[in-house]
Amino acid sequence: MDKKASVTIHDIARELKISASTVSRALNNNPRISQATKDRIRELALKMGYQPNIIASNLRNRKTNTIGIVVPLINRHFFSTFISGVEDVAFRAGYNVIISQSNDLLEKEKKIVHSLFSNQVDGLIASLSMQTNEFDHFELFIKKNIPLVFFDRVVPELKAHKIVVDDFAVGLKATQHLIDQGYKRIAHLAGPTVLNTYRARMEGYIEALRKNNLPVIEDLIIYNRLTRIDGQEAIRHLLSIKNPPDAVFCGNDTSALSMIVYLKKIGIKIPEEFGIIGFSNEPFSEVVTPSMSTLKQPAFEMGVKAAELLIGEIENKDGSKKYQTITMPTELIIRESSFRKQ
Amino acid sequence: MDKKASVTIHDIARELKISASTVSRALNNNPRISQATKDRIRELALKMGYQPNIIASNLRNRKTNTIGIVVPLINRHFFSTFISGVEDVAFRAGYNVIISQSNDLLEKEKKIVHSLFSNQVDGLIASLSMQTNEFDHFELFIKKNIPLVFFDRVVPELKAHKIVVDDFAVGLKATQHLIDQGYKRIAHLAGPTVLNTYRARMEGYIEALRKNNLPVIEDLIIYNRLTRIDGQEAIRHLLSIKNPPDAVFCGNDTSALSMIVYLKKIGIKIPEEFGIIGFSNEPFSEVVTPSMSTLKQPAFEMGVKAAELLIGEIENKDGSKKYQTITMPTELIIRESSFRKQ
DNA sequence: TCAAAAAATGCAATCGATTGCGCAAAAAGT
DNA sequence: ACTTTTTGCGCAATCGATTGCATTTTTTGA
Repeated sequence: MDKKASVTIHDIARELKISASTVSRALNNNPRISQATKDRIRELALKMGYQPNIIASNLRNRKTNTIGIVVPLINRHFFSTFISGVEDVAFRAGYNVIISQSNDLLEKEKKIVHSLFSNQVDGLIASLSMQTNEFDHFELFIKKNIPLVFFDRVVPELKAHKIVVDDFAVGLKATQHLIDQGYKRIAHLAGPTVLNTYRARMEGYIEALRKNNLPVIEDLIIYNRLTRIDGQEAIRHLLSIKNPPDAVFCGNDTSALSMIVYLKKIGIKIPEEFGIIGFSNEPFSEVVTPSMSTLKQPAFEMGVKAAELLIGEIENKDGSKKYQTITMPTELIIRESSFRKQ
Repeated sequence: MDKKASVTIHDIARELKISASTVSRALNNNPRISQATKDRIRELALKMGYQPNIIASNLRNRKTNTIGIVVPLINRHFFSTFISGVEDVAFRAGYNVIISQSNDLLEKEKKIVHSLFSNQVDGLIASLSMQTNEFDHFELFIKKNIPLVFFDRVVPELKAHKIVVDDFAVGLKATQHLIDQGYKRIAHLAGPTVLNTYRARMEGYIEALRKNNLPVIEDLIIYNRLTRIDGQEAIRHLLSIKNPPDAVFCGNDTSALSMIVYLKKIGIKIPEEFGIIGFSNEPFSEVVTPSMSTLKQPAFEMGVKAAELLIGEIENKDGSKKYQTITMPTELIIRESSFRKQ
């Protein structure tokens, strides 16, 4: 199909009866080439429709200007917004972004990470799959000193930058808000506490109770995977116990949503009789009736920060190895589902 | 930092006192190498932690096993789901996916497309920016015979595959549904009809009216950009005219949502007094109260199809040039906002 | 036993851009 | 006028994997 379709620096060199080195230097604006020669070369390059072969350049330079992203699932609002933030920064800095999703499967994550390594990405941004309990695939990057940034679900023990939110503070803030709204028995729907993020949220919840001299009641803390079904079962159960709660702080928006749906169905008034607050400000949280209070994670900004950190690391030649953990601010968004006081 | 960090086929060759060619052939399972030698080489490769340098391979093979995607905005549900579908297929087929977003800006789109070209992607999948009215940047690919697939917003005049939905049929189906539900004066909120997709939806709407011997009333067709504000202004206006409609078919879910919110606020009962149907099945459409009827575009499947088509084209050496336009089915999702009959 | 055929492996060029080193020409200095 | 310095450019190696065309080794056949 396309044999000699593309013109190379050699073609230009031949045409101008000069060497390819000179062409290369001219196009890279090397000061060792005179302006006159540069002009001639550039003009011809344009005329011949020269497009540099970046692959060749990458090979020689051992740099691809590409960063890899690994997320559990691309089409989840938090992740796609994060990716959008990364792309924004990467584009400005002249980097390409290769994305792949682990589908929350360890095996796929491993393959992806290896593939990105072989493709010589200059850096990697990753959020772990839910199954991930070994990290050898990431060691690959660390050993070769390739910058690595984790976000959201991070590995504490790995030498890499981390972008997180202060889940403890978030849990505290959410619970305090419910207390301020006059709720007396506040339950918590927690995710799997093997993940530090969920554990921290729970600890924040407990701390808030303590601070306000409220008792921490074991029965009011439920652990599950925060799916829609999980949320429904949890609220059902909570309403069935002897002293049921009058509010719940949910570990995510999805489970909070199903609680709202269920409470509406059985005729419990939100927020008057029961308060709900979710986590992460999914798009639907705003439009459900009643609208859902929640905590907004700055997904886009986290992507921006991750990309800045990674690219900074890539381009920072003096290997100053300080692995930062950047904690991003979260915003408490108070909507109808928990707001009953002025 | 990392000098001789990576082992190459030459390192393996030296160790085994054979040539690099043999190592290369062995690792590629070339039948010209004896099984015994292959085994020795593979074992050592594993032991030495050999990782092929794909960049070098790409250069030599003139193939990158990478496909590029250009979308207006990554964090829009339709697009991120589409991308997810592409990634799924691409991964299985051994391709990487480079994504970038045009932010609906022609200039950025041009830069991106050029960049992807220089990076020698093996194929490109694109949905146009809203500003795109010239196509030279895509000609680059066509001239070099690099496979190209458009989806959603497509360029009719370009030689490429296209993945679309039958917007005409969709408009017909949505409107017919409203008619079947007994609505008498049905309005339509249309997007910019320079985009063929919005025009076709409108034509389907008109066709449905005709088929049912209903008059087509100019005043009941509103044109705007379908934002939230636009939706609100449209419904306000529609209710103010002499013979107001009793239902609206909206060009997207966002505008339909704002109509629902507005109608609720002013106390008009949905679906009893007024019917609404949106378009594209955004996640929020299910949870808004009343839940919104809409049409589901198979975003993930479109991504799958696009990737299959593209990769098929990439790997199909006999240049059989038939540019397909694949029309994907849409599903009418009937929810509360338009359902008043059994 | 020896030539012919088959199998296994190596040599060297190639993909296209980059760069250390060196050489020649021009400019500056004495 | 002649040496020294500066400027401009080319040679050839390099990045790592691949492959057409030998060349060597082994196997087969008569």
